[in-house]
Amino acid sequence: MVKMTLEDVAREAGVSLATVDRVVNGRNGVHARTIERVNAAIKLLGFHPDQHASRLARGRDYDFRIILPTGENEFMQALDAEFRATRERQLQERVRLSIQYVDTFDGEALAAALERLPSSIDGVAVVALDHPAVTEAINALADRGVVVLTLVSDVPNSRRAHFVGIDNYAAGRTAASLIGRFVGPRKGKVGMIAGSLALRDHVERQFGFEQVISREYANLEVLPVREARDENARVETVSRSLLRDHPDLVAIYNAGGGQAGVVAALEATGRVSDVIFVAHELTASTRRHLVRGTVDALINQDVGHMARSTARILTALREGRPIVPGQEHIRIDIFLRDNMP
Amino acid sequence: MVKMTLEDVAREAGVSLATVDRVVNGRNGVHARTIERVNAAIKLLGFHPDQHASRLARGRDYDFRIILPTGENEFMQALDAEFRATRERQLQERVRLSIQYVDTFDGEALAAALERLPSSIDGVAVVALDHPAVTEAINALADRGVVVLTLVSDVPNSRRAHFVGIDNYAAGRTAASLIGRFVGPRKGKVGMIAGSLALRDHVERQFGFEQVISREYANLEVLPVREARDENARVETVSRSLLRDHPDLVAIYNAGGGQAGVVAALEATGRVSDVIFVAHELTASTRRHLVRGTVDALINQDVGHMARSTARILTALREGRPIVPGQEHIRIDIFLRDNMP
DNA sequence: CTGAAAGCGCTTACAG
DNA sequence: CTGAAAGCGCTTACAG
Repeated sequence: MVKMTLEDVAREAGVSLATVDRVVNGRNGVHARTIERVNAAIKLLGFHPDQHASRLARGRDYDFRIILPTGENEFMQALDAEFRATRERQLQERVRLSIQYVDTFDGEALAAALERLPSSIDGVAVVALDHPAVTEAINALADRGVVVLTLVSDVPNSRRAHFVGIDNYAAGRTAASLIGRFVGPRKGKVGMIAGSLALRDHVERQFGFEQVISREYANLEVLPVREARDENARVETVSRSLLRDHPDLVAIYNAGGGQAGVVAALEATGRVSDVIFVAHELTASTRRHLVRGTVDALINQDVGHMARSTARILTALREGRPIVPGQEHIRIDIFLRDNMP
Repeated sequence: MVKMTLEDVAREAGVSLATVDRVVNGRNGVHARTIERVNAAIKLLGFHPDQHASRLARGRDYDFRIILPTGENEFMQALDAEFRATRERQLQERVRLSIQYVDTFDGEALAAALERLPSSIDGVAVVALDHPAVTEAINALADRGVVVLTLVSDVPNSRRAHFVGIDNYAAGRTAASLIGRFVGPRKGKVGMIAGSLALRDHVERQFGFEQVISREYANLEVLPVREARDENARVETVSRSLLRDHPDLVAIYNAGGGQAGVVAALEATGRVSDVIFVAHELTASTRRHLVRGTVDALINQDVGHMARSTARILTALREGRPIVPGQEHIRIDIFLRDNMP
């Protein structure tokens, strides 16, 4: 299999290099008949464009913006760190990532940030609140030809090109199955804590969780979900009240952050060993609690994978190339003490 | 941050392009003083070489060989399919993968295949038996400057550059924890089936599995491991005898292939619901059994990830670039019915 | 709607 | 041990 170049295609089709380039990259201003002739030659010769030559010739780097929430959420900080690492590596690939921090919980502020993006931008990935102003801003960008990706929490009704994150509904179901299985035949109550029900991801987790418990584990009863804003102190307060009010509490699922709060409450009340605790996100601290057994299982979305995937998808879509679905699918990782990375 | 080129470095260091290239790529025949001057300029300017230009200029494609086992093992066929898909994509990246099939269980044959590799080859990834002749062949290649990767099953005492696969010891421990948790307080026997104890991966799984069960689940007793060559029929025979001989069998762990054999035995004896079954590898058929509940949990290594990772690692090491550990780590996936991809 | 030419930032012989 | 020049396979203005 000899490698074919644009040159070969041009010769075969009887046109110039520039024209073949136009056809290959779908630029307009080419006669339909010419397009056909070129495509025939491409097919005949089995031509595949050379990525490296193309990126080199283009000269300009791609300019992508990543919008992350302000605040001290441990998960978001881990994601931020991975984006920084990816940014350094992508510099050698002619891709420029710039990271911007916005109060994601404020729909108007987020929409304004999106609207203020320089017109030279090639694409943007955003941790988005599902809010009408945000949807509008995303659609406006998409209409301008900017590639828009949603990160972690989706805005499915917008014209974003892709969502980088897990199926949170399935994550909630997974948590439920783990708890159902680990609790075994015991009867009792299950407490669920979320960060905020304003973000779509936690709502979806709640929905999946309650569905599986109620449908498959008749011995368990899910208590009304409590919001705790991903803050350790609030999570601890909520956990303590759950433990106090329900002597028959057999499990806790914290779908948000602030896992240390649950741990503190479990330890203070001496109920570590009889209450199953399923948490989200592998961090230095959840890892430790998993090893000790305070956390029984962890559900994780790999922040490194998400950052790398975001960069790849932005670039591929910008270049009009297809993405590799299997490579970009963010898994719902289940970690027990034994299979942590 | 302006983008710096070799040209800029050459000017700053007062040498030619060719000399900077020599330093950047560690080619020899450069005076120590010159090397220092060039490195100083690189540091001063914050120069990063342009991957695309370099791959383009090199002209020649990389030529990598993938050696997979002959036979009809479903997992290996899935891996093969992923390598074929990766091969097509890599063509556009100036990387050529060729796939070769060898009887991996025959150490001498495998070693001979490795020795017969054309000298023009840039790297090889091999599903390797841990056998003295194989180790020798791997070391000979490594000494010749060929990048050698082991795939799926490692040969840790060889000079292979990297192992692409999971920590099988941890995978065995994970299976044990899942079974211990899912069985709950019931007392009983646990059957373990392996493909072959000649391959290192299954031995490691066995070791990890037995360790965790014996150390942490006093209510469970692991029966002597049975080999069944990853064949459905053999696996079914073994499973039937386990079920017949042990009315108190509470779980089965099949560390190898042939999962359909376990399913058939469980269904025939009507013990699907009281025997926990943990299996390996997500395939069309294990997926179905997981949904139905015959398989309680699946441990998986992502074949798509392995194929892509292999290509990336071969290329990076061949170019003397560092790999990104987080990206290349093959996870021990745990799949319940709820979090399958 | 189409083409000729310059150039992207490296590597590769070749010469000295 | 070092350098000058050609070339990798595209894209980008510019011209017509």
